Amino acid sequence: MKSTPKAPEPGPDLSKAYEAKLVEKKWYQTWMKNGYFKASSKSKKKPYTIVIPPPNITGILHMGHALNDTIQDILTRFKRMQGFEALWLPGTDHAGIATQNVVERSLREENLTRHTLGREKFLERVWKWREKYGNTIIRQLQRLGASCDWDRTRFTMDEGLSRAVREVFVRLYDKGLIYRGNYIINWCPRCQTALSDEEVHHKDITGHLYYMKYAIEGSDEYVTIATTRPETMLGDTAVGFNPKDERFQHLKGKTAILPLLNRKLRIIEDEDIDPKFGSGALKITPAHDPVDFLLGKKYKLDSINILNPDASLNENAGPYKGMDRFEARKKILAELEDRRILLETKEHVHAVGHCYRCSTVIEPYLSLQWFVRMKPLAEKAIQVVKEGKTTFVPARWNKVYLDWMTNIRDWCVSRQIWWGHRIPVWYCEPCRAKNPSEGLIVAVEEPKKCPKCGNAELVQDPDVLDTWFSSWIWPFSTLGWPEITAYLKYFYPTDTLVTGYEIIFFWVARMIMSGLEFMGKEPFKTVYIHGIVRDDTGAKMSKSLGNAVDPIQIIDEYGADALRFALISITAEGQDVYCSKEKFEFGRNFANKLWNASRFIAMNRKPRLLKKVPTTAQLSSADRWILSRLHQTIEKVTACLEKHRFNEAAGVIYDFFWHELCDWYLEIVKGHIDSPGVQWVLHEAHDKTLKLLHPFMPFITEEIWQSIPHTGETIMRAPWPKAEKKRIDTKIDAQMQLVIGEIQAIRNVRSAWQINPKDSVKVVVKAGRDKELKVLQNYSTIIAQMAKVSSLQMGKNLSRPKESAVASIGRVETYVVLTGLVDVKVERQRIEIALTDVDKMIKNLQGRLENQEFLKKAPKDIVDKERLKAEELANRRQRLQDNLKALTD
RNA sequence: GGGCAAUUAGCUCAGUUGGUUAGAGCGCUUCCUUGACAUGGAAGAGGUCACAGGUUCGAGUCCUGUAUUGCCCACCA
Repeated sequence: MKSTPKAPEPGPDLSKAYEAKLVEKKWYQTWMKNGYFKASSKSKKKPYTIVIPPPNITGILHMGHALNDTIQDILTRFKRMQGFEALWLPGTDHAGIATQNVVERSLREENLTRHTLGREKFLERVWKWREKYGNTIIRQLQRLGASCDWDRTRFTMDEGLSRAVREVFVRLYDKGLIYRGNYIINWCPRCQTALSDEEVHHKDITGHLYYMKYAIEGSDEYVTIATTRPETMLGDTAVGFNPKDERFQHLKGKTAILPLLNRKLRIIEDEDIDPKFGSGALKITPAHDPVDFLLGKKYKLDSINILNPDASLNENAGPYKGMDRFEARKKILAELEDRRILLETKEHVHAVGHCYRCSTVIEPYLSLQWFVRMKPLAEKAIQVVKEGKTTFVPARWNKVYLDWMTNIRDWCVSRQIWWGHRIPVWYCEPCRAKNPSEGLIVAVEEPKKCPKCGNAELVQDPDVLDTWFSSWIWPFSTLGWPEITAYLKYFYPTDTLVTGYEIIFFWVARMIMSGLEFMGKEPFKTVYIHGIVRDDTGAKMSKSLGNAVDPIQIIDEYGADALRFALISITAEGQDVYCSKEKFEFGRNFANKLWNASRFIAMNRKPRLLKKVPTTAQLSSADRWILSRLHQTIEKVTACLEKHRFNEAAGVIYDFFWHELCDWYLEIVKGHIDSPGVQWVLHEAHDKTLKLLHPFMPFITEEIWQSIPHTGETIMRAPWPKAEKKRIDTKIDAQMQLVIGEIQAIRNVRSAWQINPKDSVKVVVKAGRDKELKVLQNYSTIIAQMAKVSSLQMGKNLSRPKESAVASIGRVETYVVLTGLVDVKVERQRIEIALTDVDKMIKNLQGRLENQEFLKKAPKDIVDKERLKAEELANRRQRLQDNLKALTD
């Protein structure tokens, strides 16, 4: 802190330090107030649409959301600036099981359960909960800077979407694509509902394989079977073996006796039974195992359900009735052991299904459920991806999608919970009593009476639909479907879907199917799949693990822009992100740099000089160089964004702004910053960089942009910069590269000899060729200024001054005069190191140039380049040796 | 059992059509508080690109295999 500033702070618009909180609040309110986020279907522009992956109403913003939504915001803001009518449609998901669990947990604190409350009262509580907490994540998204059209916010249980859900159910039912039936499904005993296959998370568990003997009726023989879940034996109705298995031929047609319960079991033969597994013989439990279920159907076996919905054993379990499944397992094993029926116990690793919501071990469970027939829906969905109408980025996910789609199985959509879309099916009991296949009414609106018999006492199916049954129609239900609104017509199909790979099957694949089925068109063109955000040890971030870096905390401390920029920068295409708090310092530092450079530019701005575009002649080489770099940057950033290479785009801007504009251009022009050329160029580069950066860092760029001369109300709607080919000058780029190299060479010597940065040095430059000499002469002022040189002599044939150190780059030799400082030993060492380097390179290069094959087969420009290099290196080597010799003399 | 990713500097990671002396950020060393910025500036050290083969004039990049790690899918009880 300076105690007595000589002059009042210029550039009054930008405060000394960037205050993220105030700025973010101010601009977000302004943007909202002015309706900048809104998209209209009446626009003449081309539409660009993204629908948000609706976060659960139970959710709070975590880093995964922050990444997901930052990407969407970047795309939306980019396209908006490019002149599209950009719609980012927000909303939330009612999250059936998750929300019900949360509310039930809060009921428990009041010693209530949903059952004591009753369905209606319970649902009231859930709605109340959602009013209170359901919008938390929306507010958090706003703090992130999300430019969603909030007036269009939808909720999967709002009226329109609920109507769309029923419509979809009815249409699929009428087409024969929805059916009800008794099948083995995945049952969560804790949530007490069926789950789809996708909702079961398989974990490898080291369990046991128990070998036990079942007696054969009318003999003293027995058959050995192996199982991992011995308690299911209580539901056994058969024993099976492979017909080719020699070991069991004598059992053909016989009957086995189930231990403990003494039930008679048929012995069947089936090709699908693997003789190599366990003992080769299989116990068959049709009600509690998917394979056994199929065998049961095939051989018309009885199914005996031994479990209650909470996975305790029911009356069919005889003496074990009322016991928990795992307790029963222990008890049964003990008894089997006592009776010497248990022969052997082996360790066995197998995949055990767990509930994706509560991690409880799933039970395969026979029950009456509703299913969607998926094969017919999958056909077209396979086609559009094969034809490239919808593409995954990165492309490897195309294959994952197609594999799953090709092996798709029917989707169990009924859930035995209360929070969700009630299945639009009503039953007429009198009709059903007459004929069980009748008396079922499937309708969008609740029917008043049975159309068959006129009975008005209809009973609605108690189940609700899978949460994903409302999200799979999200891309069009949110746009007004089943009404064919102008809005729907204009914005559908959407353009980009941004999501993580964990919900490709749950959500993305199903949306493609439903979009094709109900809209006749794929719902999006590109599916951008990003990685999962993990903590720095690689574990998935979660609140329960306590390893989560809270994005809101980062926003509070470093600002939303810092969070966004850092997050995007460390996320390579489709790779998982390892995240720690320190990584966000990167974003904060960049925001700080941007802010301070902007202050510096503001302090030195002469607004009257900005009006006229200078002619090329009015621009210095440095001016033309930074313009050239600017336009290359514009070109690259635009291309990267089109290709979804967000981290690369961020990196390109970062490098340009920090390392070219600030480190070089600003330092070069500091002495003559009032010149018209510099003023214009500086403003141009600053303005365009802010625009390029806006999708990444919306707040700080708006704040700065508003303080500089500009036209238009907001940077949000300023036109995206266009790369002008005529400004790109690769000759100038090469010249500057040489100059920068020369400056760095001098600085290197200065640093090696510990010359005080305040002191000037004398330098003699020997450039052997006109080409380099001319360039260096043209830029001599810059070189002198940047390397702090008081006297700079340049020529073709200058000799080394006494007491000087040498630096070589290319064909240029630079002598820095070090009167009284030169230590011959040290300088010799420096040269020797340089010599070793050069020798290594020469050796490497010679190998190539002596290779006839290389000379024959490599492209000419490559060979020429290598020759030139070799020549240069040889030259340098010679000069280094000369210098070394001079030192020794 | 099938598939996919990853393996590059002390750490975290970039490196898309094979072709300069393989890059960045953090950390480290030395110097610098000069009126934009110490959340900064200058200079520097640090890598046989997991391993073994192969294709090629040329491989971090392509192919095959191996190892290690992680993830996804799969009804072997």
